Amino acid sequence: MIDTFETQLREHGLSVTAQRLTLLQTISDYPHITADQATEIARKQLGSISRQSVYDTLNMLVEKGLARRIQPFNSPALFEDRVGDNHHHLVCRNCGAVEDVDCAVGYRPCLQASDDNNFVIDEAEVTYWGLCPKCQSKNSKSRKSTPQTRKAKS
Amino acid sequence: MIDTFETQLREHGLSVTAQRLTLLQTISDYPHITADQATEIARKQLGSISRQSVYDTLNMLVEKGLARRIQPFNSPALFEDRVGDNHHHLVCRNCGAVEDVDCAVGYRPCLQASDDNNFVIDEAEVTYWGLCPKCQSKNSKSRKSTPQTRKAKS
DNA sequence: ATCAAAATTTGGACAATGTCCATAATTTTG
DNA sequence: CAAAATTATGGACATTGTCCAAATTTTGAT
Repeated sequence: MIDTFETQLREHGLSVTAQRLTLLQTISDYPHITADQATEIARKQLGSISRQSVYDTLNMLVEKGLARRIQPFNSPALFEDRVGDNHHHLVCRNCGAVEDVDCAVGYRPCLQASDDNNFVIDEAEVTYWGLCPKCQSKNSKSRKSTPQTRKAKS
Repeated sequence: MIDTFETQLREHGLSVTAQRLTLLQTISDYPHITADQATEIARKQLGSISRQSVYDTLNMLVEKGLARRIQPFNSPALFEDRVGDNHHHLVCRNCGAVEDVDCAVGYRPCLQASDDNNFVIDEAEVTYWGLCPKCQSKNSKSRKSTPQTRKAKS
């Protein structure tokens, strides 16, 4: 697996470093991970890695199309491995849980805008908002968790 | 017009204050406005208003369904007046420009998730990503403006 | 109108997320 | 292996947003 990551980096003209390999592994192991969480996990592998390297690497992976970034409201950016299939996301308004949803169309942009305003559109990002099963049951209590609340628990 | 805003507030059991009326007017006048920009504009009307009041008010308006919040990557949250028609947005990857796009369906959620993972879905938010007409032409230069760059210009 | 209670606003501190920059370290190239 | 290029590091800093307690304003009932 690590070998595949190395190949991916080289194919994009990037130097191969332990930091990058580890982060590729990390977002592959933990879809929808934050930069902070990725830093924690990468540090267990590497001993240490700077916060800046994590941001640099994740941003670069997104730029190169090796990772995807989603940014739900009230949440730091989440990174995922799964790329190129234009899948979508289900986000819980209460607890922030994120699930993947396959795109019925499967290629980008999967939707036609009713009027493109002369934009050149390359992607239609769909976010379904609602309540996850867990938050449906404890509906009446602990609603509206703040970002802090959510973060504290993690 | 101000009168309508007053009515809207009262209907939702909210006190009527100059700050709230001004902010309702502001997001009506300037769709896709940031909290900071709204603060600037509101201050011209009111003389002064605290940053906290702006955030409180905008958050409250969103919560009550009197405003909508969108949050494109690399941009602070944007607020808009237009509510309840489940329209969508076109976002320029280069300069961050945002345009409204009507939803062909018109009511929420306008899309069916391919698998709802047992979520109760109430909205499908669609963001079309691409390049606006202006950024298509000056394609080769000034790509990838950072948030800073964008902010500086505004 | 007036007053007490409730709701709102204020300002200052603080938190979270992310970027800038110059230097050090590592990786690649020849 | 050494030079050149790329990457990583850490510390400062910017931006966006929230917490909190005190002051002010609005509301509802006389």
